[in-house]
Amino acid sequence: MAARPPLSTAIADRIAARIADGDLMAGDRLPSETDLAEQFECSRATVREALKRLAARNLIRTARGASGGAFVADLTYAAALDAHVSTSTLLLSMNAVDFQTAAEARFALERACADLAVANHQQADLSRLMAAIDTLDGPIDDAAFCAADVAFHRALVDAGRNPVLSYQLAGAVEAMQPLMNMLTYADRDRATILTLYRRIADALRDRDAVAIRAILSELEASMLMLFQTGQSRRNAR
Amino acid sequence: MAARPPLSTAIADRIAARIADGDLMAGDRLPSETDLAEQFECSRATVREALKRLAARNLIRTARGASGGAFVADLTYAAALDAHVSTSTLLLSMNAVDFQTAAEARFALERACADLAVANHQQADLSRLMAAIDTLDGPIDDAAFCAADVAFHRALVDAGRNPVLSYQLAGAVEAMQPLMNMLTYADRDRATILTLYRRIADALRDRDAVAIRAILSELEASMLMLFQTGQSRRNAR
DNA sequence: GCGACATAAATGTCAGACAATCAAATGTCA
DNA sequence: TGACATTTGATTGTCTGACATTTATGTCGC
Repeated sequence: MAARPPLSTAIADRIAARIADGDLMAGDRLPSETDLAEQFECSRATVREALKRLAARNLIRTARGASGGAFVADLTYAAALDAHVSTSTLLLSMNAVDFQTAAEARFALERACADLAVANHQQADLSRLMAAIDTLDGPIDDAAFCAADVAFHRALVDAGRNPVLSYQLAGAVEAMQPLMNMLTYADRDRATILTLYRRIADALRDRDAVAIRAILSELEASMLMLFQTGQSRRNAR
Repeated sequence: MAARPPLSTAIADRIAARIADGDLMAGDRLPSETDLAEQFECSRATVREALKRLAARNLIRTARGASGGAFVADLTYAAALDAHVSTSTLLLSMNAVDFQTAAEARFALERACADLAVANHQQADLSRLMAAIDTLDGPIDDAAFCAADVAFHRALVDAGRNPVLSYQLAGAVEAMQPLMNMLTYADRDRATILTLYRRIADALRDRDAVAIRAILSELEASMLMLFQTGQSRRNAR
């Protein structure tokens, strides 16, 4: 026999279903814990455990005090992105995804938004790209280089001006940062990458999607080589 | 002054940090609730609320009985995908993403994996595609049609043979199913879609990535028109 | 009118108890 | 000895009742 699942998870699922169905809308207030306990015929402690599960999933937020209580959360892109990134990061680290697979996925996704970026980008997007390039060109350590690198790629993704695409892609790109952080960049490598980035910015300005895709593929090859030489050096040590 | 955040969230965060840092590895067992309560100098109820939060995030799983307890979860692609899909679905519904934006993102992502699918697909992938097409060709209702539709797209994505890409894309595709479910398919529409799907399968077999991308763009245009005619019919009613 | 204070409602935390579950140790019998 | 039943200990799940903390709101005195 399957072990009976805990009551608290069942309650959490029932409330979550009501939220997903639109039965409870964002901003709505749930009944108080005492009322819910009565409604579900269980103790307040059990209801609380259910509510904590929902809070952890960003489905509700709670406030203390009079006119406090549990409210259906107004899920923002930022909050969802946080959750997506943390889950993805953990997934990649736990399943020991190798660098090549991650890079392959990442650049495939980025090439996907080249068309949209070319079609929809605005001046602000180009400015963000250039700002990231300027940062990368300065005297910064590897961690800062990676962070600016992520900023560059996010700017490129956001240039597509499609929030759904940005959300999905930004999650993927940021989740892979720990893997990218394993790289160390020699001065010559940085110069190579920067050249490619400048060419991407130029191609975007010229609205040349084919070129962007090609440069991204070049970039992927460079990163892969960078990783492999770094690894062989580590092994030889 | 900023209100002091609840103690239980602080404890949850501390444990989560230890997991993320690799301090606690997958499969490791956490101390018992009683021990943790002693360690964090709080009551067992507070520890429990913290653990429930972690469980909701798929970071730990708990088991009752002797040699039970809380274990660091071995996060699987399936579990992460579940979380990704449910968050994304909620995000799209709450933020009232319009059909066009969602479709644009979805097809851009799918076009991204055309190259990989062409390069890496195996016979099993083609079989799955054909099986989905056969299902779609049968006498099924709109909901089943949508489900089979998702199966087709997942098969296409999985043909890239890159688990990271599949995870990201499958999450995006499935999250958009509720939006796609708003469509109703007349017989003629189904025939149009099926024709395009068959062409995609053929192009994959012929390893023609350019063709796949083109057909996907055709498909996007068809879906968009389908949606718009449906909407104008609804408005005229 | 306005600030200080009491009130009420809600979540957050605590303590202790009991129930349910499960694995391993232990006992029993052929 | 070996297979099967039983006990036992550890652990999570749930309940109960209480108190602490936070916050909006009303009330009193001025």
